[in-house]
Amino acid sequence: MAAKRKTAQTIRRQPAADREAEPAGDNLPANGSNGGQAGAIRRRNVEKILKAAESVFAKKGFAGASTAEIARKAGVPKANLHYYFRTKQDLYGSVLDAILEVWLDALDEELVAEADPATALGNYIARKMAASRDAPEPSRLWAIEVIGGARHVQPFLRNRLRRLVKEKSLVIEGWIAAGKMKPVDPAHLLFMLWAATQTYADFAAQIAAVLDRKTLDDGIFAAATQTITDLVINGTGARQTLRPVRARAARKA
Amino acid sequence: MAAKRKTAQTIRRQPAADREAEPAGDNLPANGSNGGQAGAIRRRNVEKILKAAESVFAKKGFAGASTAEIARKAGVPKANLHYYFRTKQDLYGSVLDAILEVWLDALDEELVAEADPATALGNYIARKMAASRDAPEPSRLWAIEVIGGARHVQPFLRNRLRRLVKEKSLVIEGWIAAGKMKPVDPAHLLFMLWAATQTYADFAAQIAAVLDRKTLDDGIFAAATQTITDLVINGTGARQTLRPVRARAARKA
DNA sequence: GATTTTCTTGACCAAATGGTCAAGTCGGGA
DNA sequence: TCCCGACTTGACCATTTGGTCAAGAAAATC
Repeated sequence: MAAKRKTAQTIRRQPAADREAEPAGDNLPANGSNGGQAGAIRRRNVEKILKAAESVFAKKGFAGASTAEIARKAGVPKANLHYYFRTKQDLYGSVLDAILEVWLDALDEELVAEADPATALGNYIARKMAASRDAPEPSRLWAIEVIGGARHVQPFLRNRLRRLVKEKSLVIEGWIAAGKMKPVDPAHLLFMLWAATQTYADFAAQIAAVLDRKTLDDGIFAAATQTITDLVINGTGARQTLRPVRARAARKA
Repeated sequence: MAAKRKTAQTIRRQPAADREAEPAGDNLPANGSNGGQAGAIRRRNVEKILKAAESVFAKKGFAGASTAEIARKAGVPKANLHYYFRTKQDLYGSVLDAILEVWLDALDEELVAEADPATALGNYIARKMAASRDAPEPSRLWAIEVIGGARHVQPFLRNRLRRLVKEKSLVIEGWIAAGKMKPVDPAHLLFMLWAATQTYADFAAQIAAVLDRKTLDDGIFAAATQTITDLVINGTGARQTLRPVRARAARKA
């Protein structure tokens, strides 16, 4: 699932915190000059390594992850990993870059002024919940990075994300002004939506333990989506169009 | 203000994952036999170390934290740290134990059957938000631990927390049955409350960056609390008693 | 004041870490 | 066939890691 990942490569990356804004244009390969398109082998290996890195970083954080473990998980010798990504920082940065892009999409595409709030919010929640179910690891890595101080993604937060939140706040305020929903603070509404949906990725272990499951199955995700949607729709008074809300029972199971 | 931390000491702790249930009675000092009460020096130093450890673990996670950094932050030589806590695991376990107790209190005390839902939910949200403001670090450590798979707190989750959630679900179902609020899945409602409130501790860096602040000030916390409360009260239809909801404006600021 | 116990700490150690390197293998174009 | 650049990898290295130790300084106990 997830999304098409851009053909990430390596770059001579500064401490990353310093980089300005836009999450890096296309990167340069670690060796050779090959500025153009990468060979098939390269692409395949980079992919393998990024995937493994995402998983390990998501579990241990930057400091806790070891390149050896990532290499092992990717099925390549450690030296090979360092052939594609000069440093651990580079690798971490590349993994984050791949995530950041995806992060914005759902928000950007669903919360548009033309839609009515109930539909837009419902679809957005559904999409974020699907992401928590199908690709929890990026969410976890994101969380670990932000909890740790967001040093590496500060520019992204301060620029693209801030801009997008402003933009979407206007959309929501438009809905409010049009009487389509009750007044709410748009930014805090967004924070709540992110929190409520991403918790099913980030805190999956806790939720599963409390609900006495080994993993979070589809039923739980359905119930959760329903609960959140109901609460937000009712809470914001965002009834408007039809949108056939299937009255799924949503018992605790 | 946080909570009274129990006079934590050290213990010859197994991998911690294996320990059963209840988060350890009182622990044994690392050296000597002193099973009884600890000397003042010991208590003071243990306190200093635990505090430093909480902060470092909360930023880097277990694997990423180094005992040297913790010792430096606590202002003691590393060897002294290891005098009080034999291993890093011990230290981590002790820090977690101190947090777990506090975790349950708010939930347990606010969501009682006698209260009416609007008051209870409002107070609970307020309390959790205050915790996110005044003591964000425990929340962050908790998050990192759970994201990493919750290996060390699995017993706590499976026993005490699960039990408490069941108990509180009954309270909420009671309210629903009494027509005091709309039907919701109680467990998922709780997950949402935790997510929405703790996000202001865990994701403070992101929220601050998006809102163009250096830190989250009281105004932001007030607006956030208001937004969440409104949403939950309206969303669950938990109007009942008076509860003079001061109609604070809650603009984005 | 003597003795025993608790505490303090610099020096030390084996293991793990991020990263390098040089000597290769491979595959495709001339 | 030869060549050349892309890829592979075991061996290696300096640094950091968690943890120990022994010898001494302070407290507590008598």
